[in-house]
Amino acid sequence: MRKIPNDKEIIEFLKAAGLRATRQRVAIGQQLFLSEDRHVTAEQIHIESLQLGCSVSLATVYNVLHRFTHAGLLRELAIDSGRSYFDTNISSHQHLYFEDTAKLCDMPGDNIEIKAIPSLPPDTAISRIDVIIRVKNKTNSD
Amino acid sequence: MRKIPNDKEIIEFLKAAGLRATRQRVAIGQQLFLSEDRHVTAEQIHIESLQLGCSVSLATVYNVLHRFTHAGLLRELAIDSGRSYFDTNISSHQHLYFEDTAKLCDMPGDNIEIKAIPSLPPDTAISRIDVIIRVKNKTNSD
DNA sequence: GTGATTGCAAATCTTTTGCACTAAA
DNA sequence: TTTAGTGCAAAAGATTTGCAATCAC
Repeated sequence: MRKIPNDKEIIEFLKAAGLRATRQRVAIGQQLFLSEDRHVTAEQIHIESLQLGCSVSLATVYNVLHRFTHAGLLRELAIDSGRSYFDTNISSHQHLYFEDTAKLCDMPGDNIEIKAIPSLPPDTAISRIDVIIRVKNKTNSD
Repeated sequence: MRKIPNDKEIIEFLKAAGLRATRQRVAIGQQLFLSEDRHVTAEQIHIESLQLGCSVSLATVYNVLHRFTHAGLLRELAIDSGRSYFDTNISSHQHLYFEDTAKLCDMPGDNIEIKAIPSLPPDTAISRIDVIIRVKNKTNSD
């Protein structure tokens, strides 16, 4: 397997999150955390890993993405039934989803205001609020 | 098959939407449109249909729900990757999703305000804005 | 060494598809 | 009668699972 730079950084990062720094996790961590925020699917990461020369099974990609999510390093988004997206930006923010291309991106700024929260049943609390602005081509009649 | 009341109403309703009033569509239409707003999955409607004495195949349930959606009678929601919900309330509104029970309901009132829409690429327009308030049990650490 | 992690293949679950059959208009 | 709609079974995709092999610590 090819030597990818910045191993050290990622290894420290994973350990700080309480995760064992396996070869596969380090490689996926580099794909996710060394550049700007990303919105990826498991399939994407799998293909990308193989292209980068890191052999990982798809099952392990799912495993790693879910562990990263539980460790608070990723957020899983339901945008499209039938496919999960994982977002490396875990701060509170909103999304822009291009229906024609299935591309997802962060929305610049904080343009949504919650005026009032409805009263919730006892012992329940808000886990999070998802806002997705769905965009499509004007000429596309779908 | 059992005779269900209000056939006429639903038949007119479907025809007004440009849909042929087949036995299966009438039965599913009754489940969806004769009571208060509902949030259902295909599986739910399938089981419910069989319980009501209307034999429908699951493939037809999907077919019908999608046709209803294209005809503007339903809205399809991505709440949970891996399962589609269909909402009979097609007006602009927000959702409350109980993560522990996978129950979805409309949010009373209009508590979200969009302060500013980001500038979009040319020839694209907002299709819709989904807001989902995710709620979970306080004692549940998931 | 020991327990966590991985790989693989099979299983599961939701949704879609192809095609012959049926029914609405 | 004509064409849309249905049923079934099989296919397709995404994700999960079980278990033996492997690796991090």
